Amino acid sequence: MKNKFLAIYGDIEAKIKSGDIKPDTLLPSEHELTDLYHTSRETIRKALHLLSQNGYIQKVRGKGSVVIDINKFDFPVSGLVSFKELAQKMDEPPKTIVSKLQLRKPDQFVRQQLNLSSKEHVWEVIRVREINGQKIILDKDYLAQQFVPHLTEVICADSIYNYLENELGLTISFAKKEIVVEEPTEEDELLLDLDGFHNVVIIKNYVYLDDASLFQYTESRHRPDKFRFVDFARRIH
Amino acid sequence: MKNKFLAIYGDIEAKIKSGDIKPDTLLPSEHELTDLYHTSRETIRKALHLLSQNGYIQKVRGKGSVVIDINKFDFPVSGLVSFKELAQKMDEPPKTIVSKLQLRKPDQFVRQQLNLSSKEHVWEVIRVREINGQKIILDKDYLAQQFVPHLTEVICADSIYNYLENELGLTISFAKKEIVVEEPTEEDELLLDLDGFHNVVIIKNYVYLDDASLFQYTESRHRPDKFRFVDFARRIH
DNA sequence: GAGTGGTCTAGACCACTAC
DNA sequence: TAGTGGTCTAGACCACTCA
Repeated sequence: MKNKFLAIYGDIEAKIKSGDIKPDTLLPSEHELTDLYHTSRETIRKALHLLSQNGYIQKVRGKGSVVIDINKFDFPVSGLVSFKELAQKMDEPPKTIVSKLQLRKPDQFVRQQLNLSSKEHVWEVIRVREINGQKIILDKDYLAQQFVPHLTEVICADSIYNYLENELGLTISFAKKEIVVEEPTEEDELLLDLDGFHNVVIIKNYVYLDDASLFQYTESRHRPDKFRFVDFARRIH
Repeated sequence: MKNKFLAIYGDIEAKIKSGDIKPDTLLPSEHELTDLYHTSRETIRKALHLLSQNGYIQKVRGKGSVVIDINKFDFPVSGLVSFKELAQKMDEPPKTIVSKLQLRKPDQFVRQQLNLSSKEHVWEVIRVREINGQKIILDKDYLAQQFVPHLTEVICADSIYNYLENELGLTISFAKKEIVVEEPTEEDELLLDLDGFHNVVIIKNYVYLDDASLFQYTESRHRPDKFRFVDFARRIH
């Protein structure tokens, strides 16, 4: 890590995670940390700001920075959670089945979601995620071709994100998410083991790149019993 | 507003919202803004950082700050969303029915959620939310008595948050949220108009005060067709 | 009153983009 | 090469908490 404030953030994060710094105690003061890390106070404050944003500490004016009890929660991987990250917590290795992969003209819905003209093409990828032998998640991805010229079944069976970030050098910056519950479509019934469930949980994702361009729309359709979402919301004053 | 950076944030936010600054264009550079607002660059950067965090702009190194198209989304009230905020967007005035209000000893589950000893008491509040004549949400709140000495039916029928923040002077700082889908309990069936639905969406909220103390646990149980959650996730690099 | 975090400044150097 | 945002510094003053 070349950034000083990130290094300090990582150092303190590790100490909190390992229990080296106990929950409900105070961190050393910003002034002390300034000396400890041989840096300026603003740099310390940047690191503490990050810790606060990610739910590790809560800063209290006039008192100090309180360490929050992290073990009370199954802590989320903040930000986007991909299927791969999810699956790593499972006992059995998960399986991805690529059900459809084609380059096509966007229909009106997708065109609208991605701000495209009708001339531009999109990749449509439909994948089924199987965990412990059960088909539980249906992922429908739409990627603007202008950003992703080629796509193969092998890439889709592994991780599209990996390919985008490591091979194409695209950097995903942020996503806007919407979660709703609907009745299953025929497609859901066909491709998933719905097992008698009458609803699916749909996570709609609008994914942006580093340069603020919107390039992907994703729907992740989950069987309700296997769905779980964790969020950390800081109130705006 | 006495904070300079908040004033600048508000000013730019207003210009974006009103369309005064167009989506997909660049903000003036940090240097120009420094002159415009007669301040230092770090102060400008604080304001821009906030705008970026709240999804208004995306900063691109070497280029500038891109204004994001806000109208593509039904923009969330970032942070906690209370029933009152939700209901303001409905056509018909909603109704709250206080189904239970009592001061009791916490059972093991609540004790654990709120880090309480068995001696301390909690307020248990159960409320049904009715929209357009249909009972759609069941809210179960547990508040530690040490923070909230008194509570009446009138307060609960209005807004508990209002009372806490305006009357008691408590400041809610942040919440950790978990969303799951489960089968309805007998209580759900009894109190809600489930209308044949086989699932309820449960939002579990752990609410913290300004001084990092955990004081409230809330379950908000929604009929699935009326549930909607919007999130804005920034990726951590 | 001593110590804490919150805000603000004026300047420096660096990494990246665009031309 | 000029202009952009990203990092870092050393200092100042303020608002708040706690003994």
